[in-house]
Amino acid sequence: MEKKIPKPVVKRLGLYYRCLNRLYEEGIEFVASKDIAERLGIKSSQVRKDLSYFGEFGKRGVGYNTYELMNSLEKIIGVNKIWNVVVIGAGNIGSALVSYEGLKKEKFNIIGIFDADRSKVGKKIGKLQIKHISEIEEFFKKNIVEIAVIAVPENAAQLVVEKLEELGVKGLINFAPIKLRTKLPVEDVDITLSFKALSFKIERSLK
Amino acid sequence: MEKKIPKPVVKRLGLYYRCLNRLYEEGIEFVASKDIAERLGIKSSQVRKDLSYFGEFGKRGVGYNTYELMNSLEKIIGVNKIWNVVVIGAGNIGSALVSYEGLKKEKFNIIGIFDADRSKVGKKIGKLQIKHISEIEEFFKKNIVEIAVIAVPENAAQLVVEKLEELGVKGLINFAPIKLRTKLPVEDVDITLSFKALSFKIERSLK
DNA sequence: TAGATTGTTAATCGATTAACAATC
DNA sequence: TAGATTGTTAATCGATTAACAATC
Repeated sequence: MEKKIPKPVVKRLGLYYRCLNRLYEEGIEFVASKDIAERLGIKSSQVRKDLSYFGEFGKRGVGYNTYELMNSLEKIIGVNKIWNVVVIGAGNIGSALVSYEGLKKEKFNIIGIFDADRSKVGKKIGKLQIKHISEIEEFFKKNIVEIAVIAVPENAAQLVVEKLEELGVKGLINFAPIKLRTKLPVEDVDITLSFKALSFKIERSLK
Repeated sequence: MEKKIPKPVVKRLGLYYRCLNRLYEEGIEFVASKDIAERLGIKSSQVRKDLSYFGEFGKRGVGYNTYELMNSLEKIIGVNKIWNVVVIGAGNIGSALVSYEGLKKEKFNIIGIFDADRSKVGKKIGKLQIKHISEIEEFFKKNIVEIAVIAVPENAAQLVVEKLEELGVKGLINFAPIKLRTKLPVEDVDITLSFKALSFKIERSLK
């Protein structure tokens, strides 16, 4: 239990969770590591090994109870509760995130969006009104915010991060194309990198 | 040159390219692997090893010519030319992509967006008008399309993929939360997975 | 019981890193 | 020349996989 979890395992946890959700929706009561592996295009021993970092969830000869494993994964990942999220930057990416239903469905609840551009302030995106970045301290006094999304231009990102650290945010999703200097956990997202990787693969016809 | 490129290297190529662009903008003429590594938070020997898969780009005792390495990377990745892209699905994600400037800047040029919902057809996103999915064959006859973005609901994704394969697309960016069955190169993008990985890290305070 | 599938070990495979001769 | 930094090898580290005893 106190073992270090390999990075690739962390990435796969979300995939397992998603898969278990599907299986549950499909009304499948028990599932073997082999079935999960097949759906995900990986090896069954990898599924079992990955899960073994967190406990014993299966029954030999039977497999895993879909509902129970789904719930266990939910707790392991931490999506058994609602996370409060703010978005910094109301540009294309920030705005799109706010109206993205997928996030709320997964219990990531965007409760505020901020921008430095006063001409954007007051405008509504769905039910949320864009606030000026100077209002952020006030906002953090009134709300518990665990996660912040950095969706500001590259040159503003580091400053924003330092502010958010001060305010007590617990983790960051970073859309700015730079490496953030911070002690907080960060997940970097860069869609152009995916396009570039695809470009490379097409060129080499490597899959 | 005919060696197999490790997957992690493919992911880092885009980071190197981005870094070289910055260095070039900053007017830095020569750069050492140590400098690149520092900016990216990796080891200098990794930078050199990664580059060595594609040739010899540096001068011992001196480093790399920023401009030349940038250009070499451009060719290696395949972003030395414009890629034509269509987006399938004009929902939240598809629409956001079309108005996203970052893609065009990186030479990924979205030339069409399609949806199955007739009530959306004809609406404009930026300069692009949403077309009905039934018009896609016609569109492919008139245009060269290399990349397609799958931004349709999960249950429609596989069918769309088969259609696109038929039409001769060369690669896919997949936003649908399923594993696509295809022989084409695919890059999967799932933002909720990034949020889940962050959730896990916060819970374990593991970075 | 016989068949199935787990959890875990050990072997294999692959990626990262340190180290250094080559050389600018 | 002396100092710096490459490209590459070999050692290390980490992740995946096969295999199998345990057991439902």
